[in-house]
Amino acid sequence: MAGLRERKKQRTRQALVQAAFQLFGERGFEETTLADIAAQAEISTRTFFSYFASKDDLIFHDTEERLETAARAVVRRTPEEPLIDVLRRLVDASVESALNQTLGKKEAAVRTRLILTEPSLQARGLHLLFDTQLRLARTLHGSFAGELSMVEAAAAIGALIGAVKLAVVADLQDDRSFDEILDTARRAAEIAISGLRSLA
Amino acid sequence: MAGLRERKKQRTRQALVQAAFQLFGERGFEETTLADIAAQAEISTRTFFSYFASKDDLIFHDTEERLETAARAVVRRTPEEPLIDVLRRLVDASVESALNQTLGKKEAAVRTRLILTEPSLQARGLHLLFDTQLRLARTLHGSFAGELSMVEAAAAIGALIGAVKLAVVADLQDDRSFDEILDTARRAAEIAISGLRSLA
DNA sequence: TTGAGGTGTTGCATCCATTGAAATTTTGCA
DNA sequence: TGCAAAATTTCAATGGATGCAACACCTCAA
Repeated sequence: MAGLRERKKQRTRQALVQAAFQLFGERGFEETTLADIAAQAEISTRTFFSYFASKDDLIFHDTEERLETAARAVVRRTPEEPLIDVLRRLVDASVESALNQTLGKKEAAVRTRLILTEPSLQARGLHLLFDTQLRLARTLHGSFAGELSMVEAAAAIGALIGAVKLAVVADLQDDRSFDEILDTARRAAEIAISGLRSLA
Repeated sequence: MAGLRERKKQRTRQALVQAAFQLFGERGFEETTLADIAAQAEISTRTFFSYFASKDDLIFHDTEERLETAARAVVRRTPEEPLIDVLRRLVDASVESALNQTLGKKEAAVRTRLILTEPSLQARGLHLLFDTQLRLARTLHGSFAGELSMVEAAAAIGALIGAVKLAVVADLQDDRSFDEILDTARRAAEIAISGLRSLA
């Protein structure tokens, strides 16, 4: 039962995100103030904070959820499934989640540019990803109880995601197309995974 | 010729760092204001910003330099030196640089705790490290011209550092001793490196 | 030794994100 | 319709950061 109350809140939330991405796109992140965004979405500045905890969160509001979705790929290890297969599922799920954008094409492009451009946003993004990795490593360690030490689990996840992340960002900075980037991600993953065979 | 002026600046800078770590240690990062720190170091709040660009920089003032030092290990590839050896030198240089603290024991401990504890600091740290990685990958790609594609270079560096970083942080969270952590770093590095043999 | 020119410091005003509290409005429902 | 809960707004305050102009102090040449 989505009451009128809930629906209105959803609309306001949407309006905020939309206003934000429009203004960020036009003027840049730092140059856009919360007051601007709130005004455009027709709420008071104070109320903004009952929708998002911070200005950054406008950019990352769905990120935690997306990461979590991808991470679930690791949780369900079928019995005896080899490490490499689990890791490959993780990569597939991540690519999948990258394709499944909540945002429109234009907004997604703005976001990517901003994250690459604004140091504070880049830092925040890295932090979110890192937390996920840590959880993943612990999960993996648990799923392979006895077979994989914590160091090994951490090394495996760190190597895999580290390789993909770095390769993708390097590609983004070189202004590659989306398809090229997906390809890069998969290739980097294969390099890291094939390297991890020794753990299998 | 270090004039009186320069020496005084150095002393003030030192005083700021010391005051900051003392107060951060006692009250925590968020709970300490720049005004507190400036007062303790006997300068005005405004002047603080001609010594450090931000509050964070008190924590990270020497980090960029330390990372750069470690990174130099990669620059000088002896002719024909295999990738794996270069990577191992990188790990050694990093461990070395970790041992070579500018700060005292107590301050280093406070810093570690803060970075692990304060999300904003953790994010900043990850960001600094990430930038270094990106530079490293490009350097590596250059040193192995023709032999190593950018994706491969990125994957190699990402895998290596990703593995070590994640393993170390997991260890830190589990409150391991310094020696145990060094060991973990080396083990994680070996896992990643041995995995990368296929690139050799 | 001295004073001119430069460099470092400071106070002040201002911006902006963020938060608390109290007052007010809106909405859901009896 | 009218009340209680929830959402919104207004207002005030904090803290980091920055620009600016006045001021204090070194340094060095004459």
